[in-house]
Amino acid sequence: MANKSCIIRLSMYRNALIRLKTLNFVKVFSDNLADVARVTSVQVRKDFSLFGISGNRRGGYLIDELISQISAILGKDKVQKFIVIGIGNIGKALLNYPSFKKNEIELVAGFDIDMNKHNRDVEVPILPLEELGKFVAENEIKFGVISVPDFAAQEVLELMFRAGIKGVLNFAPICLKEPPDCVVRNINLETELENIIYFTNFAEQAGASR
Amino acid sequence: MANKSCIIRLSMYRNALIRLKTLNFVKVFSDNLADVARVTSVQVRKDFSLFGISGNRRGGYLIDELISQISAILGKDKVQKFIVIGIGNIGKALLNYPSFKKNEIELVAGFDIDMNKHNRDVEVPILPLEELGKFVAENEIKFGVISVPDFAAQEVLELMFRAGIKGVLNFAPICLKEPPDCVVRNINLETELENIIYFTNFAEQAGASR
DNA sequence: AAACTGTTGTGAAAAATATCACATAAATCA
DNA sequence: TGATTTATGTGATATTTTTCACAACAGTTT
Ligand SMILES: NC(=O)c1ccc[n+]([C@@H]2O[C@H](COP(=O)([O-])OP(=O)(O)OC[C@H]3O[C@@H](n4cnc5c(N)ncnc54)[C@H](O)[C@@H]3O)[C@@H](O)[C@H]2O)c1
Ligand SMILES: NC(=O)c1ccc[n+]([C@@H]2O[C@H](COP(=O)([O-])OP(=O)(O)OC[C@H]3O[C@@H](n4cnc5c(N)ncnc54)[C@H](O)[C@@H]3O)[C@@H](O)[C@H]2O)c1
Repeated sequence: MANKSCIIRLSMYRNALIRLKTLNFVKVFSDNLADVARVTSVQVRKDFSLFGISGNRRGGYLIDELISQISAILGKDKVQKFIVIGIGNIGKALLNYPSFKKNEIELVAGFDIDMNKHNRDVEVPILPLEELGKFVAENEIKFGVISVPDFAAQEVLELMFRAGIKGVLNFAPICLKEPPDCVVRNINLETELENIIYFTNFAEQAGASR
Repeated sequence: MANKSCIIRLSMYRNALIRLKTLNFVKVFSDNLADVARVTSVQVRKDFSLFGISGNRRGGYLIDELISQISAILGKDKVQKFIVIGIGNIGKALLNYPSFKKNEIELVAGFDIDMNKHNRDVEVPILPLEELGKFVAENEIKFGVISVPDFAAQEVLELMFRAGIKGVLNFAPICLKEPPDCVVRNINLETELENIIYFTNFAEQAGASR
């Protein structure tokens, strides 16, 4: 029904709305959201229409209502717990990032094979990989992040899956084979940089030949 | 002509090819690449056809040739220099990541407003923001990464643009307004996590009602 | 050397996504 | 109260992207 980019846009709208709310906005027009999310206003309305979200035929949308409707769709009406496997550069950056919590995303534990990284005496403990299954079961974790080196990623994914994890964000630069009924999204930063290189060069050429 | 996801796939194919090459593969079939990049083999061939890349009607593709052809398209036939603005968690993670260099991407300097972060006595120096313009001009930098807090991101982008940067990867969780002839790609990790939450819940519901 | 096999390459069809065009509703004004 | 203005909501249309179907081809077998 809804497509991936539509959901990404919903997230962005929600972000924008929260921002606008702190500026004491009470209602918004699809045009406002379009500006902030860098899309067209029709796109905004179409996205809403897809989820049965509606505003007032003239007065736009009430921010509070809109936020809670989008939040419900995105599962942000309750805190969603994540674990992070691989507490290196990326893993640490994620665990240190305070804003997730503000948006109902809670990183509840890290896991690593390197025992030097283990640490139970902090709010978000770093645990040995062996405890993954137990922890996931006891705390009913559904989501996780993979930030281990590429060669370990597939193996870690399978471990997570067996533990009961249903959704994974992967930073390792390989395309993981997703187990059945498990959602995996790959983020490949190198690929992103290459994309920029390509389109920058391309734009230059196009510009030059104009 | 070529679309964004096609270029992303080219990057993935290239990655896969390099991986296969280290396993002493000499040629590949579109099927092999499809497996590694998790797409269909038609997609692979179609992507190639779009760029006039062709193989042997029966024997697949010669890895070496293929790598160099894709590399040329992606601008990987020479080292591409990037700067990073904002040397916090994410900025540091990027600068510490050794694999960029292996793939012709070189992070040549970091910039920060916090003078405690400045450091010239290392391979990749961290410089004050004031030196951005000079550095970019002198070193002919075209690309950069934004890893500053959200409220500073737009301002930093404009600074980079005025300095002559043409392509930017942005980690701040806002949609930046791209200056003319400047390519900007936004990575929003929170949005990615929300995406996973949505599609995991969605898959569960679909599964349950089956 | 003809038949066969397995893979590429691509125009055509299908599916997914975004845009357009405009009817519809609410608020304001005359 | 009726005309006017200004958004929304959405079926129809256009565009983009993927998949299908199959011809072209190069080896291999008989
Ligand atoms: N750092 C970056 O900027 C960057 C950029 C692009 C891609 N990546 C990718 O992101 C991933 C993480 O990068 P990083 O820089 O944080 O790596 P890192 O080497 O700093 O950290 C990896 C961590 O994973 C742990 N680990 C290794 N094998 C494990 C296993 N089987 N189970 C659990 N933990 C294990 C290690 O002990 C280490 O703490 C890598 O796949 C990397 O290729 C990172
Ligand atoms: N760390 C994460 O896991 C994470 C997750 C999601 C999003 N992000 C986003 O990525 C960006 C970077 O995150 P982070 O965790 O590395 O932040 P951070 O706070 O650790 O680092 C930000 C750095 O930017 C510098 N800075 C601030 N204003 C600046 C300016 N005008 N010019 C130059 N430097 C400036 C600060 O001195 C600091 O060193 C943020 O926008 C954040 O919202 C980070």
